[in-house]
Amino acid sequence: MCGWTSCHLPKEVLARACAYRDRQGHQRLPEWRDPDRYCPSYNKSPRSNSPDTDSSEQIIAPMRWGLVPYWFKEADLSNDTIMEKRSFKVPLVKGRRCVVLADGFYEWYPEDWEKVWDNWRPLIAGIFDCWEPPEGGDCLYSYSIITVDSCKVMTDIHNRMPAILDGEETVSKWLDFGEVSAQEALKLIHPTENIAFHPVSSMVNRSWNNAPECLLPLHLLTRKELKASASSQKMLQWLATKSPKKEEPKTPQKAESDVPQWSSHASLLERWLKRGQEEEPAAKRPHTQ
DNA sequence: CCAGACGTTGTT
DNA sequence: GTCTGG
DNA sequence: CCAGACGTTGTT
DNA sequence: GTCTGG
Repeated sequence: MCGWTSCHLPKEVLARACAYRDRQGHQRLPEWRDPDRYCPSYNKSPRSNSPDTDSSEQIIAPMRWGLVPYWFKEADLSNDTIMEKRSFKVPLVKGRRCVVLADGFYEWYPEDWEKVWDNWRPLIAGIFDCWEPPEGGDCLYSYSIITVDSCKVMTDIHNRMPAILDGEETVSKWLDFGEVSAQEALKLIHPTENIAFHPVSSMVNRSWNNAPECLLPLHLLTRKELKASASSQKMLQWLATKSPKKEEPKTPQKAESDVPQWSSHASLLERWLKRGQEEEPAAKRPHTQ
């Protein structure tokens, strides 16, 4: 599966970005469960905690990436081979559908590729489960990202892509396990051409590199005129010494809004970056409506 | 019936 | 090569 | 997904 | 827990 994402927005901004309409059509903010465990990052790998939402009264909760089925016996969760399918079906039937919040996702590819985008969605369909450790203690929530065949524009990069939920209504239906059956919900899952991507630096290969530059298009990163913040400076320095071998595409961020402009995206990123430099080093919201 | 696996990946 | 950590 | 380690040591 | 293979 796609092994890497970014989800960097501050808690409050993220919550606002997840505003939704309830069944009565009222605008609502999701409830944060366990917000202190949310850990924003530009560079999230499997087994990290990401926020997901679930249920028809939407909530946001941190969950472990990599599904641990509720029947799992071992106390040791260290390996990555905790599988799915059978594990996958049961939670699905139980209506344990969630949405994985992400700015986008990273994908590796072997050769040079020059591509441009489309727009992008941060909301990925997921399945979650709840596992109680045999020795007792808190229930562990974990999830798996649903993937689908790649859309056309991505096929040269990878044959699979995350199931991106395209639009507010799709998201609501996916989460509404009360009204929408598993079968119906699965119909919402399909490849979308509605994404944007660009090459990023190999800085993102190292999961401890966590800076906004992870998301940046390579051509912006290498521009000298960018005065970087303290944390960014290190990253750029690192880049200078270890020049990237591979390039990686990435669907960049943006947090809310329905239909981002296809052409404004690069400039949006650029503006956001500059603004971020003048103020706080990381975690600046990219854009508001 | 029990035993054993349980994965949409991974690689160009 | 293979496993673990992130 | 990639990066990095790879260790019951050794010494009566 | 639940499905598949034997």
